[in-house]
Amino acid sequence: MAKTLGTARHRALIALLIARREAAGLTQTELAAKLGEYQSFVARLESGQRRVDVVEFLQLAGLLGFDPHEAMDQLSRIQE
Amino acid sequence: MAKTLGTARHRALIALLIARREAAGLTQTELAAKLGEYQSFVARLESGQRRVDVVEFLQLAGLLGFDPHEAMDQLSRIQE
DNA sequence: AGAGCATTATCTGAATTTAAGATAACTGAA
DNA sequence: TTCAGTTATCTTAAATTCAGATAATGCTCT
Repeated sequence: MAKTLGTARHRALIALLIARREAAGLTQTELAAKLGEYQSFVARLESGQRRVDVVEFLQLAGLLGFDPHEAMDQLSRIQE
Repeated sequence: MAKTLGTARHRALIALLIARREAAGLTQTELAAKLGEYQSFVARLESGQRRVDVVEFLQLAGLLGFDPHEAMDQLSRIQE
């Protein structure tokens, strides 16, 4: 297991998060503020340098206003 | 963000993973083998000592035969 | 073109997490 | 109680992640 960074699903996850942040009209700095984190945190997340855990994903869905189970559905269709 | 370990959602996630592994009739050792990991890896996961990332969650869903988007739906209902 | 501003990416130690592998503890059946 | 199967914990090395700063990139306006 261990290395999920850079897999097709991970890349798709990132793309989804970026798209959702942009759709919400937020900058990395603004999202970071909502999360109580630095902008570099969001940058590392979105540049694939850091894994996204399940609980964080749910928080992000809440903040960005997307449906986590629908998003998961999309991701699950991607070939691992 | 950062600390998602031990949150209500994290505990629920773990409970779900354990239930699904048991429903699949697998021991930690057997699941570990499928994952290419040690039994202690699964133990740490299930005892809440390690975060579960989104991509791993999808892999686990595949191996344990559960629907990740349905599982996510359950988790998302839990108060954060 | 370029000045200025907003936005995103990268860098550097330090702190935190994670892993391997072994061993200990627990559980239940005979 | 003993034994086998299963799960939990320990140790230390390795890998991630972080804070905070700075650099790079991209707009927009003139």
